[in-house]
This record gives sequence, structure tokens and C-alpha cells, in this order.
Amino acid sequence: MIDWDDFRNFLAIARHGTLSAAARSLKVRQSTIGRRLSAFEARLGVLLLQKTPRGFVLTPAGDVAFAEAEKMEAAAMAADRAITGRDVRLEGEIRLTTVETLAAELLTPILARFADKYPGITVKLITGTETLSLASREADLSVRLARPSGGDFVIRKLGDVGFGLYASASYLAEHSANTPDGARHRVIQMAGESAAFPEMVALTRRFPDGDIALRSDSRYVQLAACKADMGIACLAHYLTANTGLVCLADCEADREVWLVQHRDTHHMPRLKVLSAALSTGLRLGTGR
Amino acid sequence: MIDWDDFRNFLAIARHGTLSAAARSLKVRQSTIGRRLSAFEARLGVLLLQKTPRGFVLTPAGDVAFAEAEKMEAAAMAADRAITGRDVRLEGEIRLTTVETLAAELLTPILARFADKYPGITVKLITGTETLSLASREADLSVRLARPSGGDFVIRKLGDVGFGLYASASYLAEHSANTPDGARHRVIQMAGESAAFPEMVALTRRFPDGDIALRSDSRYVQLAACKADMGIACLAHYLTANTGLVCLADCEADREVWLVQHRDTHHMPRLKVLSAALSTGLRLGTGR
DNA sequence: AAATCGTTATGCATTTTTGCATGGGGAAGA
DNA sequence: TCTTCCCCATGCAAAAATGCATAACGATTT
Repeated sequence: MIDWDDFRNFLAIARHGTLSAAARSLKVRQSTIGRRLSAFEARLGVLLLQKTPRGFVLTPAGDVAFAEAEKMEAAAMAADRAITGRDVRLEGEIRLTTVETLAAELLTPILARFADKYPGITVKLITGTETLSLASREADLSVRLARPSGGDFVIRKLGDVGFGLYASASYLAEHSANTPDGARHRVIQMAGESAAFPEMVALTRRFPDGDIALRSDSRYVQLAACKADMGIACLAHYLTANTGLVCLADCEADREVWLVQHRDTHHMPRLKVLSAALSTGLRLGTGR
Repeated sequence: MIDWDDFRNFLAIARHGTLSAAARSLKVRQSTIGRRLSAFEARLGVLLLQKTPRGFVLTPAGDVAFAEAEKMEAAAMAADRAITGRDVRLEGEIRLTTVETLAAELLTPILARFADKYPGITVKLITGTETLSLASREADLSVRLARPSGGDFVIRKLGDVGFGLYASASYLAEHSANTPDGARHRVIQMAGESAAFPEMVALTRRFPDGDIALRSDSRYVQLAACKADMGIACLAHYLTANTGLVCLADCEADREVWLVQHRDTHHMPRLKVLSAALSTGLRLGTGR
């Protein structure tokens, strides 16, 4: 019979479109992926992926193989979750993902106390913009700024985060006097897709004619820019405490904070205790 | 992530109970299987199979892994069928399985003509007692002596096979005179589970007190024994033509002959033409 | 048009996996 | 009790897979 792992390689290529991208996702070399695909197709006697200028694209035969390979993947991930979900030790690693500011400002102190209480458990705090998959066990717990929809998840609301429009005192001294309200202000924005976040949309609505002083996906860069008198930033209240920045207005676009994990790992003791610690440790309000 | 092929190894061990048996089924060495299982469990950090005096048995964690691995297998087999089922060439190999006597006496002449007509197609005629799996593509077509139940098969009735109770003239000369009917006759039987075949049950019912002269699962051995005056055998009528054996009675336990293939490969041209050749070439009646 | 970036193919060295052979440990049978 | 058979573990050699380096190709930009 055919090596099941060849289906995984095939799936990766079909998803990413190129051998190189698939190789990166599987943490092997491009040459490996390419040779395995060739061997796989040779054994089947069928071409599954056709090389085009834009990368690899599925043939009709590849289409049906793709659908079945996805079923294999679902079963493999379920098995992985089910097996590791049986781990009842209060030891080992927990991978927790969330956004950088929440991690640094609010989660770190909680995790410090948690580490004292459970020395056997190591928390790996992963921050980043891309959402890691709980289904494929890239992470165990996730603190997200939106209510997750769909999927086989167990969710728990941790609170709300309120945002405000902030500027430095010296920026305001220079601008508020000689400009009519809302015009000719300079704003600090997100870059790319993140500009569609509710609070950032509120910022744009409030200052539709404002110049963009700076774009950055990093809240810390935005905060620093704001402190450096570059303009008005939309920042979470918890982030601006003790910075001396002036809050011009509330954003009225609160974001809910949710703790998410997969149902298959829900009963794992070490996840339960961390979940509880986060739930009781995080005292979040809108900040108003 | 985990090598998907490790799930296949695990599945084989769980099914066969020993490393050696699993290794045989996968056509690798026992040492390979054993080392892969060890590595697999080490990576998962969980014991899936426990070694007992009677072989390997699933742990609770192994149970859930087993269920998911079976789903992976089903998807893998479906993919294999779907892919190879797209083969539209009137060339290549067809694996046809059936029982030995049918193959030798009735199928071979049909296949001889078929080979002339389609020189590009090679038929591999596999005979044996164990039923090969069409679902896992161990075979493409199967001629069976019973109507298959369940499964995703396309079936077609080819006819009926009638059986009779046969004996040699010299055996009868010696026995029918000095024994009352049905008593003290010597019968030739199947061995093991095959004794439960309808026609063999009929044989036993007819001669409940008969001595067992010989047991064999081979119809050809039974035929030879019958010719050698060893006793009464239950044989298909088509097998006894021109042998000089005397038919004492019909068995009244006809067996239906069915041609079976998997739905996914049903439209394959080369299977279609062989199916048609078998259907028109086999002129089967009960022989009465 | 040239340059740059990202891609795939291929030869070669290295690493990893597998096969093979052997030894030890039970269980069934003589 | 002593074979005999089948099982698993392990060292070592052979084979296979992988990584690495490089070359060729195409698209996009300067």
C-alpha cells in the first residue's frame, strides 16, 4: 500500500501552491517535497498536481485525492488531540497564544504567580498576529479579542477591553489650538488588514480627514509614536496607564476577551488550572 | 507534526496482535515495526500498546488512537480507489479473485479469449480461500459463491452452481450392495470452517453416520480422493464432467455466483470489458 | 534591458531508516 | 524434561531518504 505520509505532503503542496512553501510548512527541504510528490504520482500512475506559472494546481484526479487527504488530516489531528488530551499530569508544557500587549501587560504577572504555584508546568507564551490552530494542536489555549465562531471549542469570557483615543500633552498643545476639531489631526494607524479592527475603524470615523502619521501593526510602536508626539493613537486603556498620555475620548468599540481551547483537551488538569488562574487573575473591565 | 505512516504501523500491530504478524502484513521486518512503534509512542509520550504474554493489547489511550487511525485508513483507501478509478486506459493489470475450481475449469477459457481481444490488459487470477478486500484494493474484481452483503459494491449475478454427491463406480460396487442406504458410507469432507458451506452441510445431513474418509479444503484433492474410491464427495457438477464418477443425487443446495467490484472503480473501462466478458462467457446453470 | 527575487531540478555528501543475523525468552508439544 | 516454534530486542551492514549547494528558469521591478 501507499505511504500515508505521502498524502500529507501532497496536501501541503496543494494548499500552499508551491513546493517551497509546502516544504517550509513541513520543516523539510524543497527537494524532499518535490521528490516525494514525484514518487507518489509515479506509484499511483496519475498526475495529481500540474505545474503552472503560478505554482501547482490540482488536476481532476488531484481534486478527489485532496478531499480524502483532508479527511485523513482531520482524523490524524483528532487522534493527536485525543491522545495528548489523556495526559492527566500537572506537569509539562502549555502553549498559550494571544496578542503581544495582553501578554506583556496583563498575562505576565498572572503567569508569574502561576509558575510559583505549579513549578512542574511550563507555559510557552506565543504572541503574534496569525491565529494558531487549536484543532491541529499548534496551541493549547488561546486568549482572543473576539468571540470565536464555529469549531469544536470550549470558550469562556474573561472580560472586556476598552479603547481610547490618546495623544501626548505636547502634541495636543500644538494641534488642538490651531485646528478645528477633527480636521488636520495626525493619526497613528494599523497596517494592512488589521486596520479593519473595530476600534481602528472608530478612529478613522472620528478623524476621517486626518493625515496618517504612521502605520504599524505593533501596539508598542504605536504607543511609542504617540509618546513622541506623532499624533493620535487608538490604544487600550490598560496599555496607557501611567504613561502621561491624554485620553481624548473613549472609542465605544469594546472588544471582548475570550479564553478558547479545544473540546478534546478540555478536561486536561494542567489546562484546567491555568484556565482557572487566568479567569480569576484577569480583572478586566472596559476601563471607563 | 507526527508522521501519518506511524498510524498505519500502529493500526497493523493493534490488528494483528504481534509485531511479527504486523510486519508481514506490511511487508517489512519485525524490527522495523518495533522500532517505529517505540519512536511513535516516545513522540506522543504515551503508551499505546502494552506487551502481554499473548501479544500486544491496546491501552485506553491506544483505544482512541485506534478508532481515529481506522478513519484515516478509510480515507486513504477511498483516495486510492478514487485515484486509480480514474484510470481510463484499456491497459494495465486487473486482479481477479475467485475459488480455484471456478478459476481453472470455467474462467480460464474465457480469459484466454479475453487476452486475445485485449492484449494490453493483464489479468492476474488470484485463487485462495481467504476473501481479499475490494475496499482496500487488494483486488479489482471478485467472483464469489454467495451474494455479498453490505459494503459499497456493485454486484452482478453470473448464474448458479449445482452440486451433486459423487462416487466412483468401483466404490459403489463395493459399498452399495452390502450397506443399507446412508449408513456406513465413507464421506469426503471439507476441513475447518469450510464444512459449514451449504452443500457440505447437505452432505452431512444425507450421510449423518458416514465415516469421514478424508478432510481437505481443496476440491481437487476431494475429486482425486473420490476417483481413488475413497468415498462420497460433494462436488460441483461442472467439476465432475468427463470424470466417469457417478452422481448419486443432487445436493439441492445451489450456490449463486456473483461478480463483485467496488463502486469507486465501477466505471473503469478495463474492468467494464472484463466484467462483460465474464458475464457473457459464463453460461452457468445448476447442472440439472 | 538588467537586476533581483522566488521558484524548481539535480548531483553529491550525510544522515536516517531498514534489513539481516543473532541471541534470549516464553509457550506448546513430544 | 527436552525439543521446537514463534516471539521480541539489538548490533551491524546495506539501502534509502534527506539536506545542502548549485544551476536554470520565470516574473517583477528598477
